[in-house]
Amino acid sequence: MKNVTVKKPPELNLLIHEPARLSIMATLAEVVAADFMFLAGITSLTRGNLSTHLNKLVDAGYVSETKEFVNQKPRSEYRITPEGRAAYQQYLADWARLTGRK
Amino acid sequence: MKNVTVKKPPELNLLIHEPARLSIMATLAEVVAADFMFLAGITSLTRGNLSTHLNKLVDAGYVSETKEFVNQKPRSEYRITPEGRAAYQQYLADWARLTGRK
DNA sequence: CAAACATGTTTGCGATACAAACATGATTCG
DNA sequence: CGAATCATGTTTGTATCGCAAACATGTTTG
Repeated sequence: MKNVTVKKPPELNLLIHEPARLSIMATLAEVVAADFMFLAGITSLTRGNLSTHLNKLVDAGYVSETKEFVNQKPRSEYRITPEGRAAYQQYLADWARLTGRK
Repeated sequence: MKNVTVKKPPELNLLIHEPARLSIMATLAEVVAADFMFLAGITSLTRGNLSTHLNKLVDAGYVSETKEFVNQKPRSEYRITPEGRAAYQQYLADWARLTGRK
């Protein structure tokens, strides 16, 4: 079998490319941690959609989640994982290449 | 009625954000014109999907299309329109802002 | 004239994002 | 005390959309 090198354009990681999640990842890449309501404010997402998008990122291993109670109220905190950061940076590079902004 | 200024994050133009179309727009932004098959090669899209995506961009007024016959064969040529270029540059700016790459 | 080539278009389906409804517990009000 | 409100998320229903595959149309070739 020949090793044919097909020059394919880098595909964008769709999990990150989606605007809502891109916004989340961009935020988490810049802070140590963020809680749910903070992210809701930053991203302008409804709680419902923020919840779903966050869960997808958690499932993918890009974001870690810790739930605790503060003042008897639930509080979820999110952080980007090393894999998440790597995937995010790869995405940035792929996007730049795709748009010619090498 | 009060003029409340809500600081909303810039929404990404989804027509352009979609990877296939982003690839098309990035290409058309750099060349004078491109025909169908050239774009198919550049973007690695199937002809079917390239056709649909191009038509969406044409419908939006971002791309212009001219069809002619060359050597008895159909040949479609595409160019970015001024509105298309403006929308593309706006998209680039919004994306940069969203990802913190101001 | 049948088969293959060239250039696109149309269609059917599976995935997904979003808004709206729901859940749960604490706090406040009448 | 019982009802309403707040705080923090989760679940669901629907409508859209991207993709692969099938189709269309005409040309060249054997």
